[in-house]
Amino acid sequence: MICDVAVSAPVRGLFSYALDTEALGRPVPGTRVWVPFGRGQRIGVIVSCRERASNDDLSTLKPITEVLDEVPRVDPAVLALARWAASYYHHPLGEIIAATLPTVLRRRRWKAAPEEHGWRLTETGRRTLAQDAALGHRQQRVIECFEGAEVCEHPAFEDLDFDWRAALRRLVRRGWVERVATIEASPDSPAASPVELNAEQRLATDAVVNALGSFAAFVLHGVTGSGKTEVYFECIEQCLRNSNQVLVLVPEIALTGQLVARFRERFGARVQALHSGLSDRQRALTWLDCTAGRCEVLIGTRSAVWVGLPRLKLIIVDEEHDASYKQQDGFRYSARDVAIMRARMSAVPVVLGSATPALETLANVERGKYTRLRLTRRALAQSVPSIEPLDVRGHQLEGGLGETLLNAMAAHLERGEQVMLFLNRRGYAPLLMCRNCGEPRRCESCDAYYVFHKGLDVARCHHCGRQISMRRPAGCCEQPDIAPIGLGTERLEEVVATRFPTHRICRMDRDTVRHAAALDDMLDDIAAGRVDILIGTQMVAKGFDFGAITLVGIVDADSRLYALDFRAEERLAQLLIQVAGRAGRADKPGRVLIQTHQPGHPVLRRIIEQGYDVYAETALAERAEAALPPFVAMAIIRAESNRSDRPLGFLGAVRQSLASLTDTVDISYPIPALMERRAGRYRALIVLSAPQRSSIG
DNA sequence: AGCACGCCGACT
DNA sequence: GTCGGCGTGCTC
Repeated sequence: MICDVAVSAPVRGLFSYALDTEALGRPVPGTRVWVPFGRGQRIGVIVSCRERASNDDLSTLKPITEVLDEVPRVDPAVLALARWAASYYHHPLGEIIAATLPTVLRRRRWKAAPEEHGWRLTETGRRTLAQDAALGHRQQRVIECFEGAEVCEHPAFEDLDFDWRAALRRLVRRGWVERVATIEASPDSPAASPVELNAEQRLATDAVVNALGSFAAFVLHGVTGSGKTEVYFECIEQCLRNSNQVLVLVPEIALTGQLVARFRERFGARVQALHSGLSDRQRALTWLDCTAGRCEVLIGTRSAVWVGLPRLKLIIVDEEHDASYKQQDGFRYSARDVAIMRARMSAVPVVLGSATPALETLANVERGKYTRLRLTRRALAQSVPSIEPLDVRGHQLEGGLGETLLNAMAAHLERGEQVMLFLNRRGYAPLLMCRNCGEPRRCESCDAYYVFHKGLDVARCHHCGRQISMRRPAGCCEQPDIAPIGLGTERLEEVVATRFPTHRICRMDRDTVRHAAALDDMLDDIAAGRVDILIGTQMVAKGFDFGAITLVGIVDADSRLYALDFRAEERLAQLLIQVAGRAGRADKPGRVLIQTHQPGHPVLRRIIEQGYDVYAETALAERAEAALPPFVAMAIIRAESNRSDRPLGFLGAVRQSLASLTDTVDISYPIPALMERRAGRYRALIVLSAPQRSSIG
């Protein structure tokens, strides 16, 4: 036979190999194979097979070395989805397929799904211990874990602060402890009783449930606190009755913790989560549970859209407007859009949930492609928070905070309420300037300035990761006098601590939240009222339920009003509405204060005075007027080189040759990238736009 | 992406 | 005569 194989390499197209059916059988598409490729051998996935025709010249083909799976590992639906994505996003199929596999399956040999196992004391162990045998301190501690439990699994030892594996190994070798397989009991823990749905929630649920069994796209457009999750729950419940599977996509790890907890409460062990915080082993286990049909509800971040689910019945994309659904590096794709295509290909409904749907999504509602389901009532009868712009022109700012905001903070704190400050810039100061010569310190590899991190005592480039010690002389002057300029969250924390010395502050940004565990601790502290002032980057704006925060201060809204990216304004609108949604609870109305030098800016005013829906309508009209997406299709062609003149030169030639091929596609002149030099490489791009996606697709 | 090849300048 | 830096082209 001849097999077309997708190999993980950045080359387009498939590679054909000869297959010796006598020795290797007749594998089906989705089977992983070991094939010679270039110098060495690589893993590949069979995409299609055909019988060898008489005119095939086998001498030009290399043979498949080994068939690695007895059953195809790549789900047929996912394989079809990957093939669509390769063509739609112009990315090599082999790389896409490789990315859908958990890392352990990207290797030639992997230990078959490691069975869950635990440990228990042997008879000898028990007897010896009864005689009070002398044990090392560590082994003693490990043994203590068995008190009250016949079999201990992995997590039972996790609290031990030493290498418990070594101690356990020693105990096993002495014959006191033995390994036992634990068949995962997965008790269907008593499901929390469903909440009574209101009329709107009922209507939305019925619409989705009635659509089960065929493709349909719904936009669950519900204001914050309107109970979208309850609608998800009810729809999922209906699917699970027939032991089907449901895929739930969420924006990023930060969110999964809280949401998974709620799902577990309701659906018990049938729920599993998949995100980057898990170990490779744990990811592989969950992945295998899904493809084998053992997991019924999969909650995951964008990569979960590629997990095989043979009995998939429903897809939910929560916070569908969120930018983290878009993968920006390497294989650029939108997990939301892939999810919609997956739903279409699998003939299942997809629900896009958001309080602030993306403009593309709303355009699809208007075109009649998606059905909008509205939730307008806040389930817990919270009052709608007030949003006010604060004119800071000509005001003395204390570390970025104006007197009005400081006074409001003091008032809310006085009443024992929680306050949140939003500043989308981490680090201490975004600029380090020499006071002698006025020279800011620039990154040597990027068109960017070093950001000062006071706690780490380094200056760091946020674009390439390069960092320099603060003790190194600046090189600009004989005696450089380096001063931090501008405001980041780290400095804001310092300023707030000086102004409110007795209050407890929590800073939440990528520098303080390195692991999911750190975030969970912070969320616990906030929920339990152990934090008075929360300071954060956009991380805090993403759907957490913070509970008691009644005042939200947006330290600086201006940078986003003047960004060059045509989607910046939309993101500002979504951010403001999302942040406002965090403020207030049933008994205490929330307040959102936005510091700006442009209090009269029409976008800001529209969002504040008329809300997101009106904003979106106007913004869509403006997009249509300006011939921007979603009214045209756009593509970019990017080029990069370590020589400054080459990207622009190359793209100029590309433009020339493309222009002669088409008159329906508008092709821009080559423009330098927003940050032309990054990590030592020069970058440029041309933008193609056309009325129809098909003309540039 | 990795890897080999080939060209060129610099060195023992 | 040989080493290594990097630009180019190929992978069934």
